[in-house]
Amino acid sequence: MLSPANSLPTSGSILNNETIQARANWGNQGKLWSTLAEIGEFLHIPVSPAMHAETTLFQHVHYKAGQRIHTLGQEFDTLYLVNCGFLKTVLLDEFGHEQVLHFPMKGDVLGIDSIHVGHHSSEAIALSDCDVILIPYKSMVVLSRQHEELEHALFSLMSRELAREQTMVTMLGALSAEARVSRFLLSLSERFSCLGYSRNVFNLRMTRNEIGSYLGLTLETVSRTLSALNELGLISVNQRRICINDASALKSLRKLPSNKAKEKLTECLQSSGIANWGLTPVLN
Amino acid sequence: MLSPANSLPTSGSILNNETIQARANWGNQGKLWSTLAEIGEFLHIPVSPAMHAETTLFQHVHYKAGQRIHTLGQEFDTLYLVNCGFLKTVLLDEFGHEQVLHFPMKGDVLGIDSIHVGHHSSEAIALSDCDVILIPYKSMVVLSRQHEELEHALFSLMSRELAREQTMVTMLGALSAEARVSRFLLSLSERFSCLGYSRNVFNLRMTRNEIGSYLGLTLETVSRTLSALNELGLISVNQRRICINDASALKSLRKLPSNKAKEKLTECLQSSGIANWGLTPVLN
DNA sequence: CGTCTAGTTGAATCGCATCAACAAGCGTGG
DNA sequence: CCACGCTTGTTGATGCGATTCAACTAGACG
Repeated sequence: MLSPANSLPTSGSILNNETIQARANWGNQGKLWSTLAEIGEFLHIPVSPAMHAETTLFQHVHYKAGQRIHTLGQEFDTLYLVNCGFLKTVLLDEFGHEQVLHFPMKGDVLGIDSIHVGHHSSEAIALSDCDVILIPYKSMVVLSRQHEELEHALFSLMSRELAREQTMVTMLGALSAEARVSRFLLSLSERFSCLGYSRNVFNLRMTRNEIGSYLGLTLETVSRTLSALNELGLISVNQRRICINDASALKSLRKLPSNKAKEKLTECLQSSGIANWGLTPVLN
Repeated sequence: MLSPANSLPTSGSILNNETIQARANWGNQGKLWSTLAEIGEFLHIPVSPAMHAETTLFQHVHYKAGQRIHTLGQEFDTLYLVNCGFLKTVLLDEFGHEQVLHFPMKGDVLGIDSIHVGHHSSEAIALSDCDVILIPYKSMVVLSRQHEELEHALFSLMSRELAREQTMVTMLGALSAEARVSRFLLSLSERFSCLGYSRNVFNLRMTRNEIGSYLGLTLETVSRTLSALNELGLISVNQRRICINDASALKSLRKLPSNKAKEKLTECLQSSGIANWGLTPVLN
């Protein structure tokens, strides 16, 4: 039943009333189909009685780490709602060089950026084993006209994505490497927290190279920056295991002190305990 | 009737059938109201007979250069469709420092990024005198449920904006100053061309500082880069007047040659005429 | 056990920011 | 009318921050 690789089932991803007995396959583990009401809950939108009454079913698909959910140039006809697992979306430039756009996880929707061109302009790749719900765009449009909350949720979702990209633009345009890495860790922390995981201790699911691509840095700079934050005591790093020790310091961090300033200040700070390196607000 | 400053008319921006005689005010100059069908044409969407029959009217508002269309924190309830003129949208960081997000012009829609939070997270400022059509979000939602093409056009519009931000992210994350400025000029050229202006000769409507903010560079770097492109003959710059001489060279430009490479190559190239500086594909 | 990938760290280089001086345009007001 | 302030743009000198290149370690895997 499950289509493990790129060969997605192009038809049959929606069931009508006649085939609703497929629900017999359900189980909390390895669930194969979801209702509209369940999708509404995943997206944190108020679910109306009308939506509960909706019998359309949406197929789940499993992907193993490394597999592609969609590829560059592939025809766009379905949105993908991440049920569990971790992924990356990448843009490929003219030489095939990957640029990471985002690290989607549970509750995120893939494919929105491809509606207007009819084919995928990016690729989505599973970083861990994933469970993804297929939502055919056409039926989404039909349902959104029937259920007002759903339509607003879609607009809201797209608006949120747009705002997220805007904050990325400002990060890349204006912040230092230290600030980018700090905000990246805080953003991950916040998202894990929303999903019920620990806010302070978590595992990175991506390589330094992928983080660097996402943040507009090289893998070496990411590695060095993590080491520096570690030495300052703001975080603890051990390979992919991260522990956030001082979130508010990470939030307000603009720039790490220059080596010159460090040397000047080292002796002064040796007695005063915790240094306030990196906490001085630096305009621009 | 016109509300020239920030004090937008909070009610009455839509007319119903009873006040339709306001259409008597029309004229190509200083037009005050537009129909849904006209808005559909502005957005380049197929206009159905049903949309032509729609009698709802949308108000135009004029802004003078320097005025704000919406400000940070202002309640979001209407989308703004640019009818004519040039603007910038900016994000303000915690210290009030401006970061330019976009330079909207005719056909662009403002406010999409604010749907999900209910208030504006950015500001829009007129760079020239502008004519803007107010589209109350609520009535847009209602109409989009009645007119299928309109709903798809909205999804498509938001999807396109998202894709545009993504290309900005990759520019800021991976490209050199020269490549950023080149692509910026090409993008302007393309947009002007779509609006019926010259593709090769145009006036910049923004300062070097605003360009720099948009591209994640300083104004000095922008100025220097324009001068360099000018010296190479790819463009001609005179203050804000730009002439694009070699669009394809601009497209393929990755990096300008380093000073070192320049010195090495200068003598070799003096006889061979046009240099191919900057045209060698440089990965990463 | 060797191979491959991921990660860390150092040294040298380069690209862009920063600081500064200066020119040009432009409206204001004596 | 020119003097004046103010904004915008250009160009040079210098320094910092991130990249680049390189060496090395640690796991993963067959």
